Amino acid sequence: MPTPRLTPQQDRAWSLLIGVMTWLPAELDAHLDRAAGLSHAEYQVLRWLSLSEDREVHMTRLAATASVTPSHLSRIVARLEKRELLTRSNDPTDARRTLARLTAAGARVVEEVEPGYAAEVRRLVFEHLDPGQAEQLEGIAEALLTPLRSDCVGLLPPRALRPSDIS
Amino acid sequence: MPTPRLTPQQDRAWSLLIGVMTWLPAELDAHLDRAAGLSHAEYQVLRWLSLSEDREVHMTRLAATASVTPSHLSRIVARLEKRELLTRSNDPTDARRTLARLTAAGARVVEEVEPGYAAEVRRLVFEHLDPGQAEQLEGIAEALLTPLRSDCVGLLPPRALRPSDIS
DNA sequence: AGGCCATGCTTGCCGCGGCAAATGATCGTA
DNA sequence: TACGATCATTTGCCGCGGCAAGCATGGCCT
Repeated sequence: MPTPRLTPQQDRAWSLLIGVMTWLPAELDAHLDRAAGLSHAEYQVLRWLSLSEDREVHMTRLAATASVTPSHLSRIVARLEKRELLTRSNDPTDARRTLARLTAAGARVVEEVEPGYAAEVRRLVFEHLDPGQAEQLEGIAEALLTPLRSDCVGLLPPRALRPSDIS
Repeated sequence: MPTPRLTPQQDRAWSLLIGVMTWLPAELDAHLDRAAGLSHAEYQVLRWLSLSEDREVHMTRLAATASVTPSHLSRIVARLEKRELLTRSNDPTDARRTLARLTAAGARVVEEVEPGYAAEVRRLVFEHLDPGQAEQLEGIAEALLTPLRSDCVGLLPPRALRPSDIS
């Protein structure tokens, strides 16, 4: 058991981070609900589906990329299937798996929602950070998420080469 | 309408941040539930109460510091009152307000839980960051939270002077 | 083949927490 | 003082999502 308490600096950073983790998702949830009647988690599912080969992924992988638990994903997919934004089918190569596939209507919804969503992320996050901080944020988030969920970090697009990597 | 989409770097940073915002609170919730049968929000309420003058604060201010909505706080305080970890009374200076005050039992719970909680925050967050990143995190979190919730940033202990501020 | 554990997904149960309406108190103004 | 606007808090309603149990199916070993 090394240090017993947080340093004042850590304490302050942590308190601020709690605020961000509480209010930032709430804000995006509200935006997406207004824009398309979707929760943030539902939108993440649609978005990752739309980025996948053939717009089709099996549940486990989709859960990892969209940051939801398997049981949560199951309910999300059930809701979205009812709205005909995606369909479920069996994976022919492994009958245990379920494949989720985006429908044309689902793809349309993603296209319609995406610009406003990106604008919202910019307005709430990147407008307030200079380019250096944006890069720091990437490094910090990766450092925190990797030990927390080693499975999902590897599924993201790899870190791009940037000028600062060369020096 | 400036830039239409996120840059690849922003996109990756944002995806990682979503993961952190999803899984980090979940992990602490689970720890606190195991340790004391408390949710993370409930613990924040107790903790900020314990740091307040006379262990007594009115609801609005408590909601701001503990990062919960007023209605959420109302239910949290009702639960904690039932467990006799705090009491509610009327503010004599303004009858609209409710004062929450930590009981001796509540103070004991905070004392018991705090070291393990701090250890958990260190294990999940600060162990994975070098001192520079911890400081960057403070700056980034403050930059994001201030426009989001201008009211609560000011209630935190002020930013400490550090060597890097002098140079 | 048959037994056994691991894997993938779903579901019952239930508590948490958001929104908006309701209640009660205070303040500003005439 | 009387009245309307605002503030502080609570509550009804209801959907979301966690956990753990359930139910296939696949993989492995003998």
